[in-house]
Amino acid sequence: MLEKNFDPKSFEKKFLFDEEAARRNENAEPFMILLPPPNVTGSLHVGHSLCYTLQDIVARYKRLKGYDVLFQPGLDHAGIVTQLLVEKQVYERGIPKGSLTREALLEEIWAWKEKSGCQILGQMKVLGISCDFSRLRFTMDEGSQKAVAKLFVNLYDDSLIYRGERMVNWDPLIRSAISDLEVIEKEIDGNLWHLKYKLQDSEDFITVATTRPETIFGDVAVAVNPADERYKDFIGKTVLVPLINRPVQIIADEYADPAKGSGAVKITPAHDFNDFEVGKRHNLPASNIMNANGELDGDVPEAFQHMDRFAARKLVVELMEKEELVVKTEKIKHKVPFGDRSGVMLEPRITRQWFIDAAKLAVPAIEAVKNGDIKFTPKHWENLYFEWMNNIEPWCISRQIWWGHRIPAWYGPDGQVFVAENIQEAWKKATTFYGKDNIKLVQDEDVLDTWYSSGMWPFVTLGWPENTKDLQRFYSNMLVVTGFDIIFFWIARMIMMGLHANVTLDPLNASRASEVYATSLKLDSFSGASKTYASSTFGVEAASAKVNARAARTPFRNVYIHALVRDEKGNKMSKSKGNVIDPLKLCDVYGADALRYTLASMASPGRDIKMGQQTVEIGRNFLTKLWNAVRFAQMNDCASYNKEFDVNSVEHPFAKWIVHKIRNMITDIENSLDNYRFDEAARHIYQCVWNSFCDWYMEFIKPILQSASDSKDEIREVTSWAILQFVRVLYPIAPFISKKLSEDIGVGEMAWPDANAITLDCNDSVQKIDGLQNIISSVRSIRKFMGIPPSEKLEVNIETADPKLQDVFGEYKEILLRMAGISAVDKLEGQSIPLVLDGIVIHIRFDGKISVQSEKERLNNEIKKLMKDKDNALNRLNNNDFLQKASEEVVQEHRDRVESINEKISKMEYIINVLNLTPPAFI
RNA sequence: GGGCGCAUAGCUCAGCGGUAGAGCACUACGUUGACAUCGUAGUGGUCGUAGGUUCGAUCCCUGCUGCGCCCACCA
Repeated sequence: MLEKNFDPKSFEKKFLFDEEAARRNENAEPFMILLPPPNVTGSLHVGHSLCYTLQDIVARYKRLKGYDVLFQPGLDHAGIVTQLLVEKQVYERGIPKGSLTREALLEEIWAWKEKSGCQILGQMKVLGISCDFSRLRFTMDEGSQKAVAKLFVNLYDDSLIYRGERMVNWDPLIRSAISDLEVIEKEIDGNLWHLKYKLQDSEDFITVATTRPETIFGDVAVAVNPADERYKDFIGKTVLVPLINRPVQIIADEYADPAKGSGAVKITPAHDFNDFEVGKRHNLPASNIMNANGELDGDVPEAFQHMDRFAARKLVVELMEKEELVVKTEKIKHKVPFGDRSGVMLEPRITRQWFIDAAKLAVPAIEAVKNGDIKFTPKHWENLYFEWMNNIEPWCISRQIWWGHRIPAWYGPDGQVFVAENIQEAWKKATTFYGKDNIKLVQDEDVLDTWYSSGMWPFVTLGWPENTKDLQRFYSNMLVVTGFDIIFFWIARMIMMGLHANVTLDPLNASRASEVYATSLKLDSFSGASKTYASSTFGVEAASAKVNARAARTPFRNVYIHALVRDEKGNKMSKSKGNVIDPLKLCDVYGADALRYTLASMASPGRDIKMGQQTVEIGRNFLTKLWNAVRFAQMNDCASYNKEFDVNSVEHPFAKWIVHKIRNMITDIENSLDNYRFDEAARHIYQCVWNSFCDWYMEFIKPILQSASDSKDEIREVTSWAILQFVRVLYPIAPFISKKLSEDIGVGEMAWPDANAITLDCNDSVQKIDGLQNIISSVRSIRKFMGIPPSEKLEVNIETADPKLQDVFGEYKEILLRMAGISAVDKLEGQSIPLVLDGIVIHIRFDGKISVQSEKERLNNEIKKLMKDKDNALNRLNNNDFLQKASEEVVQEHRDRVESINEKISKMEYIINVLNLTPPAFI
């Protein structure tokens, strides 16, 4: 027996570590959900809870549907974030900055990871996320390390990874290169300084505008537009860079925009992306004047050596002001690049880094989405994917930090690079190269971008590079659920790396594992993606052989992009704004199920989720309602599972009616969940439980349960059955309460209901009950209108010529009386008033409780409304085009509508006439 | 500058080529043995704007406005 109060805490703990995840079936269709591995530093925020809940709903649903579901959890080592965090803790312990060795820091991080790095896993369990935690992987575990090195070597061998000196975005705080995606453009207040650059051997000068005066020491030219009349005579002349008097040329370059600044721009190739390009065009040297910390360095005056860039900026301006070289200082707002993680202003910097030739890998990855091998939901996110992929830049994968996958490259004494999976392999290569052994090799100091190992997640978690059974079974049969901001970082990289990885297709499993890439391993049998991929990577001739060996497959088929969770005002949640909602607190107050239900119900596509504390009450209230309904059923012996019960055998119209509602609910929910419409699924169960089952069915059956009716047993059985169906369809969304209730009603294993097995013909009953509902609602409505208190029973006399409705009245008289608060009599005494319904008139005795006038008013209002509807329909029916072009059904529907309105109106008008003639009597 | 999304009741949002929907809020009534985290009945909308397609448009198409976002550029 359920407790009177619905208290999620009383049972959620009990099912916390439910074993569903382990429910695997090797004979069933494989289905995998790849959980986006949270950062090892992470703790559950409300965005996670949405993302994880949606996947968990799919996972549980698919399990019930009989799939062999692998819900793969993991943790991401999150290079920069984690290192920053642990470093900070170490410094707080009093260990001086910079005194830790690489090995010591790594030891600290590993220790921290083991001790407190995985708290999010426990929080996921509170939320009921049914990952197979026994398969937990870490992006830096041994398997990942091997796989990362292996793929690196593959990519290097295929010339898709290379090392080069390039200008990259440099983070002076982290002291590392970062990728373009980790750059955040922020609009800030700044100054545009107009500075005088004096011409050599002349008192004349040219005004150069810059926002970054501290970089003048790196100036190697001044550029003007060749078409700019103002500066025509300056081209080719030499100016002196202020403060250092370095002579540089005035060059003509299209890059200089006459409309911007002064029209003359200083060229500092080592410290600006555009200047770098200009420098290349004009063969100018790149003079680097800044170190990794963002301090001035190199060819700068003594006073500026090792001065911070911002201090240097100030000093340069001061000195130039003293020399009266500042023409004007313009206050401007401009966008400046900042580091996503560090929050500091970035510096363009020329460094030697490792890159992935993303443009090449993108070709098959674009094709895979274009040809539908991979589908995004909602589909419009594919545009964003294409937009980025079509303009993709080389991916800088090296980071100058310590926490991460060390780049598997070793250097010989002469700097010769050997890329190999491990030092032994590197030695072998070195021995061959130098023709002698005992070569001293030094490993590259850098580590890989965190997203490199994340990009390999789909196959690494399945055991790659080993050709495991899991890899054969689950690779490609995957769903990934994530936020739109992760499409570039993760989704795109997984597709690119997945298509390149050597995920061979075992012919035996081919037909099962891949619908798109056919059973044969011949090139001809492959669709666009792998073909394009093969030819773009290896050339058309070599493609066949390589593809035969590689049999590239997409890692997954479906990508669901979920919404952003905002606060109730629609603001992005952030710690600094203080509007962050803690999902664990919500679980504590309302229960995890309530949170899950609420998130699901709000997950409609194309709209962000605005959520406040109270929003979760929607879910909590619904679950309370269900709880109480089951409790009522229990009190009446209507909540125990009977395996023998055959729902197709029920006869009572109420039973058939609820069976019909539930059958529709099941198929509706299936359609919704199959299309990732979590909001619809949540709504369907809500409406069926609340509006059909609680509001009507339970009221219908109360008199039967309290009587000695013959139907009592059947009603009990079907009520138990109904509850069981609710518990089952609710399970994916709200597993805790489902488990609790199913335990209470004595169900063993959870399963998905089979709507097709319900073959009962319910139409007749549905029609009757609809009629009954209509009568009850109408009587309630008129009673309210008349202001008759519910405690007072109304005497009514019911007349109808419709045999169907006569049946209804005959069969459900007791229900009708009870629910509408009436008592039916053959003959009314005293004053009465007629109420016109569809095909039925109910005469109600009211004994002067309302005025005739107000009843006439009411009827006239009703008629007005009906006339409007009627005119609407008549207008169409009078239109020849409508009659000719609209479908037969629609036309007939309109005719029927007009007819039934006419009937109603004429009855009402008749009543009004009678009311006009006489004081109401027995009408 | 290029692109994407959104605009429906006071609020939050569904919906849809053929009579405009839910929850919350609001109004009135109600504690009848499941449930006040509740029940019953209501109030409330020319579906952002202007055109077009159509027999018919809130829905499809185009322009516009407003809001949000992404990418690029910015001396």
